[in-house]
Amino acid sequence: MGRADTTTPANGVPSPPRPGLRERKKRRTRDALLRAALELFAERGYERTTVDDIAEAADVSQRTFFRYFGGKEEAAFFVSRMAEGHFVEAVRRRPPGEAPLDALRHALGESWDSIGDSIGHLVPLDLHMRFYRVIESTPALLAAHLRRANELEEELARVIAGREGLDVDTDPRPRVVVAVFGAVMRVTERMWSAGDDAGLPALRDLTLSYLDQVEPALSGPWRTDPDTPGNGSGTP
Amino acid sequence: MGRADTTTPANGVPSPPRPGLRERKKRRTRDALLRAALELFAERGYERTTVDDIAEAADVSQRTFFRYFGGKEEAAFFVSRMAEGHFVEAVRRRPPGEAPLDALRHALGESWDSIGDSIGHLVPLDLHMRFYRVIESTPALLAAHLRRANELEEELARVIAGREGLDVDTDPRPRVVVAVFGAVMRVTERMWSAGDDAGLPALRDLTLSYLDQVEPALSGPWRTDPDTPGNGSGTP
DNA sequence: GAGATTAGTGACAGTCGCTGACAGTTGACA
DNA sequence: TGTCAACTGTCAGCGACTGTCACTAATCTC
Repeated sequence: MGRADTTTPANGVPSPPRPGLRERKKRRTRDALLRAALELFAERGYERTTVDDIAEAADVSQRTFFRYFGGKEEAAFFVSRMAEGHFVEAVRRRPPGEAPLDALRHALGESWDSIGDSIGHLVPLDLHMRFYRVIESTPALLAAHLRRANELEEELARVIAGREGLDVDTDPRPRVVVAVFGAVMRVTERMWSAGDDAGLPALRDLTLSYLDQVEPALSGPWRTDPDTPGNGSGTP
Repeated sequence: MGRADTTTPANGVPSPPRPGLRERKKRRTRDALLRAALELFAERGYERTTVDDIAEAADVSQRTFFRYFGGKEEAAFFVSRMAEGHFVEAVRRRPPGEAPLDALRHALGESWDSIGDSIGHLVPLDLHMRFYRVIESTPALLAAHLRRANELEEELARVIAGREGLDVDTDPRPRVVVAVFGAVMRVTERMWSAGDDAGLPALRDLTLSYLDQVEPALSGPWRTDPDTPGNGSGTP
């Protein structure tokens, strides 16, 4: 209760008190489960990895796995969940004057930069990216991913509606813009996962470049448009 | 193999030969299972309906259910699957000169008209619409629905790419347009399922009206735009 | 510091979706 | 009419997930 467990460094900002042994143990177990899960998913695939496998790799019982994660799916998307939280916060911080699509685009650019580090604190970044590619080729994971993306869009639509002073239940436009934004993101993920460069910067660049093409792509005609290269990525 | 089983009416178009007893029995079993499934889903909800319940309601064994449908999910989306097939065909039939988004929009308008009847041949239309609203409120169903929508978009992207003479693997634009189209459809479904009018015409009108708003909604600002009503539907 | 409290865990049993194997039944066709 | 293939039911089993209960260990109380 004294000063002993509230480490306050010189900068004045009080860092959260060092958690007790129990809390640290819990964290270690969760991280071990998370890492074991992602490793197995990336190696053998999602479907061919049983919860028993994960529990055994983390040296706990199956029952314990389910105490940390609601299911296989929750473990699979634990990292993404955190990354999405960062993004939503970035959107909330954008200046109110900005047009919706610009706000989303800029927030994405910002959070991309910090997300790599945040992920690295949980699991090796490389592992996460390897797993991320598995999503696209696993129907059960893709379905879950899309459902989660849908929920995220709903949250974003409410943020956008708030910025613009609109009611999300009567005006469809906030949802439409966010849905268009999300649609481009998903196309990007698909193209990225099919490409050669599985790195995070490649995904980042592809995303931002495709977002720039939304409006041109909607207003055809396409055939007579030679100065827009077909491939929006850096690879010619 | 003679003329006896090829009923050719006066109009000259040969209707398919009347199936044998075995085939008719199969169809009856399948329809009974389908109808029982949708009825139970609409009444008790998807999750609280077991495959055993469905099989029992259709008076067959659980094993038989799985011989007709790959799983609960496949039974749930059997009707939608057929409707989607109609739509894709309508897109393929659109004149080549049309801009992609227009082709999609017009094909949708066309297939909407015939879809009601097609569904009615399988299950009561009212039942289908009641079930369709369950999707939005059932995470497992929503996930499956979104994954299926994603697959449909992939197919449409290839059709569009073919019409425009583009390669879907290097040019992101076909996928982007189709994704935007799909995004609007999903927003519509969401607004429809939250609204009062659960009928098929309401869904149809809402869809077409929202599609008209895609481009205006993308190019803000919104606040200073009094002549575009917030609610795109017919209800003021 | 010893005992009471409580969180975390493992072991076990059970449900539900789904699959493989095997045997019995029934429509199709010679 | 008898053979054959298709269709079906029964049974056994796997994997995801949940409830229960007893046991251990971190934390709290005195």
